[in-house]
Amino acid sequence: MPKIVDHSLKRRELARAALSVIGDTGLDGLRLADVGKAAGATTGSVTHYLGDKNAVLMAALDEVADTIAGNFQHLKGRGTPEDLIDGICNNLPTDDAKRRDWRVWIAYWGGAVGDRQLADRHQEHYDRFRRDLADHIRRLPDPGGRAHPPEMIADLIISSLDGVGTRAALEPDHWPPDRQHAHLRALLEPLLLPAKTTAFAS
Amino acid sequence: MPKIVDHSLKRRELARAALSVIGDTGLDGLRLADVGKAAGATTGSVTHYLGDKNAVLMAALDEVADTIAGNFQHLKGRGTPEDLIDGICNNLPTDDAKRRDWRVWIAYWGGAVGDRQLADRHQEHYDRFRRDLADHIRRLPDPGGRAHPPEMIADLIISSLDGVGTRAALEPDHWPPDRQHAHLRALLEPLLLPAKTTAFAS
Amino acid sequence: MPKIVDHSLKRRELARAALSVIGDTGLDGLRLADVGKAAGATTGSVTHYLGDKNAVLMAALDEVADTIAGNFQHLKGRGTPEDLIDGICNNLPTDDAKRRDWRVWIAYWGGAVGDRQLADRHQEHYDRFRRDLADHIRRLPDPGGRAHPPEMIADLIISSLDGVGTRAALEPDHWPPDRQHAHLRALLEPLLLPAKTTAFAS
Amino acid sequence: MPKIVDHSLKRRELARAALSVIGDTGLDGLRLADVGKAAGATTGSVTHYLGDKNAVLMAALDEVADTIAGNFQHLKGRGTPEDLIDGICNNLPTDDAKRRDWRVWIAYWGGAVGDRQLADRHQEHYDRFRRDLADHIRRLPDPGGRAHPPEMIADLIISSLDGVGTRAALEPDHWPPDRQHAHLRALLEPLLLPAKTTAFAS
DNA sequence: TATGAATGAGCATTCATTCAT
DNA sequence: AATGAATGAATGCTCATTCAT
Repeated sequence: MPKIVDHSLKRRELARAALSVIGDTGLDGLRLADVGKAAGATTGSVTHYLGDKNAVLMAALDEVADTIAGNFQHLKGRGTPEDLIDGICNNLPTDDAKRRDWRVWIAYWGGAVGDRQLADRHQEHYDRFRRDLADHIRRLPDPGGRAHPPEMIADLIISSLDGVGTRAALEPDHWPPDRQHAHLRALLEPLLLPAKTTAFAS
Repeated sequence: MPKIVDHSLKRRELARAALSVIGDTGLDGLRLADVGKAAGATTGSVTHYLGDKNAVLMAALDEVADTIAGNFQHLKGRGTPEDLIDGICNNLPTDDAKRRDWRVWIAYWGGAVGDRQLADRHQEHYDRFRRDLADHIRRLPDPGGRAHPPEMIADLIISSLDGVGTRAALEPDHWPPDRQHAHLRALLEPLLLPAKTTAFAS
Repeated sequence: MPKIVDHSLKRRELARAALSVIGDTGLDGLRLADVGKAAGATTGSVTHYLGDKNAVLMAALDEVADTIAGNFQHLKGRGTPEDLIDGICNNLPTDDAKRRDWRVWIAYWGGAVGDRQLADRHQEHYDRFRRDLADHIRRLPDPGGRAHPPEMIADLIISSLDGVGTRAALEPDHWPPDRQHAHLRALLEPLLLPAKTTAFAS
Repeated sequence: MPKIVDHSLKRRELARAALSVIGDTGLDGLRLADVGKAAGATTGSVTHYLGDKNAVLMAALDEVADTIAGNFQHLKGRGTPEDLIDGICNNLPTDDAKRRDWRVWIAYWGGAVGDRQLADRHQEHYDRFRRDLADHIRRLPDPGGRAHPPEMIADLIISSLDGVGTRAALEPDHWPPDRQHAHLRALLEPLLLPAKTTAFAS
């Protein structure tokens, strides 16, 4: 009687192993054999469950994207703009796990430069992020009116987060958590809070 | 006597060819043979002038970094915050040449994930960008006082530019020049202009 | 389940194939592809089991050294100086197999000239040869006393064997087995036998 | 008016440069560019005067062989067997210059393994060494008669010298000059001196 | 189902050689 | 005569992929 294996479980396990390898070696440093090793399995196992190298790459990408999207989901239900800012800041690469996810994410940007399929998938994920964020923004209490429509605010948040997170992930020694938070807040507060917090004193 | 060749000229020529290849294929898609082809030379020529593959990569990186730094230099002498914002926006991937430089730059972020040497060089370039920008900010007229010190403003500008530029470079179809400009301005104006332009109406 | 292979067996098989190639082409004429061909395997197989080219070289060296050391081991238990001389002579390149081993050994001398690692390994092997020989000499019956200590005799035997064997291996047409034996005996007998056999008649 | 160059002088100069490179890097480590560098000339110079790589190799080989043959020539005119032994010992690798020549010579043995042309040239040189030595031996005073004919003695001397010299050249740290001399004498004296000096006490 | 042995295409790299000047 | 720029053949090495078991 053959061993019964939970395919989707094994797939996620292997995808996470791939993530870990990518975080260490970069996207093109990924070797199927190393993925196997990291998961305590063999090369054959990897291709058996995930397919060829490209499929492994995609599975790993989806895995990070799910993590990120999950973080955005958690925002829901929290009410004030301050809560939203806190929630966004919570995505910054402030610990090893998040730093690894960011490194992987950045590696995928690099991969998307030379790979059409990766670029397309990348865009799908960003569309999803924006949709989720815009939904959330629409539900915020709006005392005085914001200068930009929700979708644009969502994009601005994403850009701010990407800009700060990239730098922090690539220069971890120079970007301790509080510096990251301060920077991101400095970009987000003018977008989400009343005028008193903006850059110029009245 | 043999033909005498200007080495540094030839080096830059080949580095630019490498740039063009990286922009098309990504960092790990780079083949020395393609660099040669793009420069109308042979593989042997490439290694003769630039060294091994790693050296080619570094030469290309320095080449883009110089372009970017050059753009920041051009800001100098321009006086108002508005001018500065215009100057920063001028770095966005709004035409093919700039788009290519952005793609290359992003590819290097991905490479830095798995390559210590690349990460170090990356940081050096960013230090330089920040220094140049901070110098410029210090020379701006300062009507009402800014909420953050010049170095921090510089970093915020860099993050904003990176965040918007990354997205625009990877999704060129969705980010026409004016959308890019509008987004970047939305992030920069609260940092550099008086309160009336910030997100919330009074 | 995949075919299970005896790694160490396969390694020796490939090492022997390398030996054969080196004997034909010399040390630097060695191509991994030829090793594969000689063993009925592919280049990839060779590196899979033995490692990079250097490792292949080392594996082949150890293989010859083992053969030589094995020959010295066979001397053990044989009692008289005459037996020892016969045993030593038995190492000369008097047939194709031994000639090949000698050619390989000589090629390694040449390699050691420009390669520190090879030189070190070479010395280790010689230390072992001397130790084995000296042990044997100490166990010989000793009628009249020898003029030199066992270690020195061992070194002298090695030098004699190397000197005659080198010449014979490189000029096989001029050195038939009996000529080789006569020469080596002429060097060894004064070292190991009573005076009557020395070069000068009384 | 073209510069007038002494061709044969330049050739020897370049050949000696090749020797020096071979002594450092081994036979296959030889690069034409390095030969040029070592002679303060360019690659083009090397091929211009010596021809292709093989010709360079041959020129260098002849250069060492001439040095060795020259040493054997110096024996002439010296009268006693003791003088001959001293003369032979004088060829051992006891200083840097001789050590380098030995290393080169050994490298050529290795090269001869895979190169028919090299092997032939090698044999020619050895024939010459033997002829010179045998001539000399025939002129020695011969008190009690030697056990072997002059040609054979010559070969035995060559083998002894090669055997000791090889080891000493490859393990320079373990073979100081006096150890080399003692060993070579231990092999040569029974061949050339009256019985009292042989290995066994009467 | 799962393994890991074997393959071979792909690419960087090294240098001898050529030749225009 | 002498230079050194340019070439490209040769080859080591890496891995994704395949497949027999």
